Amino acid sequence: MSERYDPKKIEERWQGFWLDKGVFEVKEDPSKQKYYCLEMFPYPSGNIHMGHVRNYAIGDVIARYKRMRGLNVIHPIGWDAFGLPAENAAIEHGVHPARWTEENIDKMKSQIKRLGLSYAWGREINTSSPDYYRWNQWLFIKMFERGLAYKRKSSVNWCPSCETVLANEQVEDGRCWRCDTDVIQKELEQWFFKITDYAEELLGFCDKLPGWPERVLTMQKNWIGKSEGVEVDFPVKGSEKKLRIFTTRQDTLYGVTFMSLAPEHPIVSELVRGTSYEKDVIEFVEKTKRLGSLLRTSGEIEKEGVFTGSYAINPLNGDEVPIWVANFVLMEYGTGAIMAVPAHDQRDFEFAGKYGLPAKIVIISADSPSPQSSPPRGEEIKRNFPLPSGERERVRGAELMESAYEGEGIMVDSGPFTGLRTEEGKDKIASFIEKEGFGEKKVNYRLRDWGISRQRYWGTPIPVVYCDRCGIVAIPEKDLPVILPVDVEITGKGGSPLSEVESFLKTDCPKCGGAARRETDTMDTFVDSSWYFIAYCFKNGKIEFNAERRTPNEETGYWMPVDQYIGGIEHAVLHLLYARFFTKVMRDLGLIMMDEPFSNLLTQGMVIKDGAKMSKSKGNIVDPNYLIDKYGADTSRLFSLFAAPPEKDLEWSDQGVEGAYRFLGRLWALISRYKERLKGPEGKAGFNDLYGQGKALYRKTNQTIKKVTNDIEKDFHFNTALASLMELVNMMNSFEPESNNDLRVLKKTIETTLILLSPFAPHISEELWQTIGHKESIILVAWPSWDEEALKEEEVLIVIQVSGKLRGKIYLPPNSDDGIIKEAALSEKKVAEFIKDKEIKKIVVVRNKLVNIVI
RNA sequence: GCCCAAGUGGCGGAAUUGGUAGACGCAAGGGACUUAAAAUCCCUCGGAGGUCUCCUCCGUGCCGGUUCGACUCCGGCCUUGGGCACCA
Repeated sequence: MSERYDPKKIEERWQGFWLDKGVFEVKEDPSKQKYYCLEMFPYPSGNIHMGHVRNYAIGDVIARYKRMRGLNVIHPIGWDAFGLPAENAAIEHGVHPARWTEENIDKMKSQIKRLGLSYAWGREINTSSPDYYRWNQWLFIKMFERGLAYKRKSSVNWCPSCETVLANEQVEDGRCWRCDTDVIQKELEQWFFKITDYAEELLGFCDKLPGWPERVLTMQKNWIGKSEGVEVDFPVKGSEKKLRIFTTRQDTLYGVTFMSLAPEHPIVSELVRGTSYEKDVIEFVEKTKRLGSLLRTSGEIEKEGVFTGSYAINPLNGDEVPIWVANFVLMEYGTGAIMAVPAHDQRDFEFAGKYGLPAKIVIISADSPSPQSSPPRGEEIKRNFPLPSGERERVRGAELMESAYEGEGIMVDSGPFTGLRTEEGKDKIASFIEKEGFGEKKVNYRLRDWGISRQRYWGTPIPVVYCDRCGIVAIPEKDLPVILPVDVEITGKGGSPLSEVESFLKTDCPKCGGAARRETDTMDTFVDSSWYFIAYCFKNGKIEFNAERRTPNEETGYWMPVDQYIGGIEHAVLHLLYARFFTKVMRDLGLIMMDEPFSNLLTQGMVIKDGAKMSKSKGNIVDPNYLIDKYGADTSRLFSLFAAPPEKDLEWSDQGVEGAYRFLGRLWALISRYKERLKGPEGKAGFNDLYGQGKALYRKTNQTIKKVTNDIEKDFHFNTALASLMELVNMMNSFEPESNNDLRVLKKTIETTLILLSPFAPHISEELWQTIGHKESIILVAWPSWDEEALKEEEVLIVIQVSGKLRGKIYLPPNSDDGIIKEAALSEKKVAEFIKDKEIKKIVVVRNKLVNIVI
């Protein structure tokens, strides 16, 4: 052992040791409780960044800790290897995506291995390998057979310069992220997964995931966006046609003063055909379409519309109301048509104001002066809205309103429903509509089906062919995988690269044997990451699903679900929602048993430097490789864990890293100093044989065990766990053993420190563990438990307050009687001075804590 | 606009159920060792004031409330960060 701590001399050696012994490889063992610890797998960009270090350090502490608690821990890693960057590298540097990816994986793997993480490398997966993506294809076919994968026309982001589809994330301020060209909307045939079939279950289970952060669940709930209401048919005047609308405010049906249609609504052209309105309406529709859905849904453009010349009839009261086309109505949501209630919907209010359309008040606030028994009408309503009139006076009938009243209240001017509270009115009107056949109750979701088609090369080929005779035909299971051809020219232009590959494109129809062509789109890479955690469960990475068997595989049955999942908050919705969806689909296919993939979720904060997220473009990157070179893996891990609790953002600090390094150096020096003397005394020192500083150190050791254990168990607050270990090391540093018993306690404390530290800084812990004479690896040592008896202090500090202000401190034996405490407090010198000549009103005693003398 | 977090020293952050605010670390200042520096070790370290080893007052974004006692609970604001955003 060298005098000075030099991580270079030890870390590689221990990494090799763990690898050779295969200590992190696991197999299922029904006699042992399992623990599945998983960090979100990386995209092989070529270099790890501090976010990875933090993520993996957190996961590794948990995995190593649980292993020492005797659990059968599976802690796998792999590569999210398909994706656009590989294709961009091909475009820019002419390197094949497969080669680029492979080289990056090699590079990143060696970087990750330098961190000394406890991965079961034997289970490593690579989503770009045919062994993996064949199961993407297999799952796709199973979903296709069940109608969960389907094809339809859909509007996509299209860059006219790059001639390719862009994902929403790749559109920045309406422009292509690569060439700055304005992105347009284009109708394309796309494959979709029917995630909406699972909307209700995905939403419902949000309340059954206690191990998930509340804000992630809230984000998912908002994303799913359930809303309950009714669909109502409004007959079109002078025609057989009916206009179906969706509303959640059926209680305002008596306040409808016009209708608004989405420009894309098919009835628009029917209504205006051959009328004098046709030209204006078509022009407006075209103009709106050109805006693109991104801009239209941004809320930034002004509400505009045009009258169609037609009228609809309100089925409840027979009112005839004009039908307009409005740019803010979306075809994708509800029915693409809405009833407009300017008095109670702000958007309608603004629209009505602009075009001079009337409003009708049908809800008044329950706080307004009118009693429920005789609801107000006409002029009286206006009196109850004594708002100053302003620029909105063109909204006839609501001249005194500044804005729509969207709140709850009492229904007025609503025929037989007048006088009801809104909640009750909603129910009654919904039932009435169903009874009269005007429409039906309806639940709508904001969640859309998941479009998975990508006009790109580096992804899983969608396993279908198009046959002129048979139509869309899925590839039979036995012919999987559909291999992604290697010989492809990638230009970044002209849509799907695969459509240029003749040998891939041309095939025979599996059904009729005739000529057919293959689908040339590939799958969204989110498909790959939607079930990879299940793939890890298979021995030697040999994935095997069997839908005929209908009984889940033994391995997945043992390991799933993931007990602890750790990753960035940026995946709060997409990846985590898709993974939940896939789990449910796979359950329904009989492949696995559980409803949810991740029992507990930890969303770690970002790594920040100089007030901003570390990123290449900001130039505030800290390279983990440099850090490991300079300080070693243990210091890098330690700082990531010590600087902040995992869920919070971590502010980078070069000096903070120095601090972590110094701590390990002090521990090293301490053990180096005592190494020889610790070999002397054998046997254990019992708590009762101890006194003075030896006893104090023994107590502190036990307190530290408790603190570290609880901090890990409760909420993974490693920063405070490490702080308490630092305190213990500080105490040892000022400890001066005077007896063999003292030395025995010191040895015990050193051992405990190393065991407690080993999940955080495994290399130095192994090394020092060996230095003090242990033969077996520290990994195999059981996590210590604390001696409850030893925790107790001989004296407890009792704080004395006079009227809530701290005035003195006394030490008393624990659990002293209130009377004794009072007496001691009152006679304390300083306290006595404060209360002298004053009348004591009350004395509050909190046992073992404090006395408050109120004067 | 709506929803959700979070505001504590010069900085990162501590503070079980309301009970000593500032653990631990960093930075800073002083000292030791050294020819010198680095490294290491020791001391001080929220602010103001005083009769300065000790004591007083103020202090956890702001204003109020509950309580013997509030960083912690309640009400109302302000600021920052994140998510959603014409979803009918």
